[in-house]
Amino acid sequence: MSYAKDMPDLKHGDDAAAVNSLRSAVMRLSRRLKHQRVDESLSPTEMSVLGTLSNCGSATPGELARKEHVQPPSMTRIVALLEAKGLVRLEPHPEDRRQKVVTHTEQAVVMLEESRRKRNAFLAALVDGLDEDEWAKLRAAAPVLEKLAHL
Amino acid sequence: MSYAKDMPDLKHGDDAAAVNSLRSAVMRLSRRLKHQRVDESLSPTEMSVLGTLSNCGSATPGELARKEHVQPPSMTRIVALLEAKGLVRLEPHPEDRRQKVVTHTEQAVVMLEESRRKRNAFLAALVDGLDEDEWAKLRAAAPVLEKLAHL
DNA sequence: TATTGTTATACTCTATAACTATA
DNA sequence: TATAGTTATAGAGTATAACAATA
Repeated sequence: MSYAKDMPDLKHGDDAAAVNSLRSAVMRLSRRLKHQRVDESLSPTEMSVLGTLSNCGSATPGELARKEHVQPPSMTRIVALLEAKGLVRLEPHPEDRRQKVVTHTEQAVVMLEESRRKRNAFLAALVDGLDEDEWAKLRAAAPVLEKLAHL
Repeated sequence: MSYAKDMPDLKHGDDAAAVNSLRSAVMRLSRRLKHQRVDESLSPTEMSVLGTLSNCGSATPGELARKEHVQPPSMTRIVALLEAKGLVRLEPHPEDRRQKVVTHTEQAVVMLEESRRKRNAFLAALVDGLDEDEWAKLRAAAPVLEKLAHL
């Protein structure tokens, strides 16, 4: 069955079933992952912010809010919590005194490294229930999902 | 860089980087999808429950809680909300008087059908930013992600 | 005694609106 | 006047603990 008639003129408009399947799976999987806290005291978004800082080096609260798709006041709270835990450091912006610069601490690096094993253990165990072909498909799709999340 | 040394003896143990990428992407994407409510009055889990019922036909609250990876009291609340909106019907279990049977109504079918276009519009627009090859990879991975969410 | 579902309650995360400080 | 960030407040969603009814 095709939903092509319902779709605007999109390249992949006739793949509505796949789109539905994708949405449902991502939502359910995320609910399970949410419970697999590396560190019980860190929320998924806090972890994600640390991951982002680990990649980017540093960022302003506003940049982080946009990257994580969260409102500025929420990011204020998240950054404050991370700072209280000694995982990020806040410094004045060199050019604009309204802004601040958030950087992750060495403690965050250690924590991220240390917790990677635990985090991977859960996901790897889940992924281990797949056969070689399924895992290959997932591995190929991972970067595309990342792109989609950023689009 | 390889994390193989950190992994237990799993089939796909040496793909920790892909696992990390997958986790991060799923979490971020889910946060965006959460905001794309089909019907403003329905939460993602409520939508997911209706989807499940649309597939399975009917289920007990306990079964739904397990399927949606939610605690029983949460499912009680969700089912009550759906019932108040006329989207599910609760009937006594034919064999076990402790249990109940939840079924989605005709109104839910209409709603699901009607809202598919809106839901797909957002996702399809997002997916439309991908090229043919990327979308093919995602399409191939969708069923695997579903399996993973259920594992 | 174990299980299904519910009630009562509290917590976490996020949002909106209003405010301050700087540009 | 516009922008970055914060404070105060409210709301949504979920969890845990204690309870009721049935097996």
